[in-house]
Amino acid sequence: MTQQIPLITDAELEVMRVLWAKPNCPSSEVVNQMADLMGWSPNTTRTLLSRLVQKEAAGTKPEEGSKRSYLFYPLISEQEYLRSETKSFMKKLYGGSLKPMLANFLQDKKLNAKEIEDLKALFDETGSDDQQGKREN
Amino acid sequence: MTQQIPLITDAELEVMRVLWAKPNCPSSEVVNQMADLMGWSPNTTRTLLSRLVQKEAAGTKPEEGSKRSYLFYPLISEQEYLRSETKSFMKKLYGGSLKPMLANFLQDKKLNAKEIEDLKALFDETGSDDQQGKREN
DNA sequence: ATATAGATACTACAAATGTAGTTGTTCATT
DNA sequence: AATGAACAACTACATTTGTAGTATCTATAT
Repeated sequence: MTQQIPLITDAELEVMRVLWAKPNCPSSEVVNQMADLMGWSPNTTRTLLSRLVQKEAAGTKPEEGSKRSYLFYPLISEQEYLRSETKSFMKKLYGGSLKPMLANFLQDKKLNAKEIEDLKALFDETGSDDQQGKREN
Repeated sequence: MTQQIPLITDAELEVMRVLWAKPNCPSSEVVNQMADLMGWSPNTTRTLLSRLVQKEAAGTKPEEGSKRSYLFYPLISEQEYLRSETKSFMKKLYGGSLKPMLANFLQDKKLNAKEIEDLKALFDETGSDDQQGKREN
């Protein structure tokens, strides 16, 4: 049951980053962060917060013994979000396969020997499905 | 002077794919393709074609000795588009570096030994920038 | 010459998005 | 108790996007 990840817009994503960095964040603090980071007005940030709650990407709970303020927390993890976005991006542009994407990326950005080794190692670490054949979704 | 790649929406992209597959395509043919592939009405396809022309992602020229029909062709190549999109995607979600993206992708999708070798080879083929130490932004 | 099929050119319109403004509520102070 | 600062709730509005509809033009078949 790969839970449905709600679609998060660019502006909303900026807000989610704050919630990921600090789950259970008072809205006032999100407001400040966004003012600093993005130059947004308080209302802009609050609108985005409530849109995130509407689409169930974030949740709220009243702050300890206070009727006037809420804490916001992410309902989807950054991991989940990244996986979902990456998957749909790969599918949309590369039919879901890594190779053409990598080829394209590498054309653009040359890597040095160390970086290459580093990345190659990743493939092994992450474990192939080959002989061991364990996980399958 | 990395030429500005215009932003292409999802629907527009489907049209671009047709133009990439057949540059200098009469609109009637694009209309047919999109009807087949996407179930779009002729007007939908034509609207998207003219939006692509407006944003200079495609160009038109009158068909040989005809005042009533045009040929459409891409003004940006699929390669350019993919590079630009991939770059901005990588930047938006992974700060522009490949490793975290790969790590994420590999978590999701196990590869077998052959695929892994294949991909590793890519890194070498594409040619490293080895001694030159050209670290970018 | 005229009607028509097929093209092109404009117009439309709801939903999503970025970006707030306005109104109502509550806690903290005078 | 009255006031004002914070916060929440609701409203607003231009732009972009998906998805057409309507009006106009033109080459072709009568």
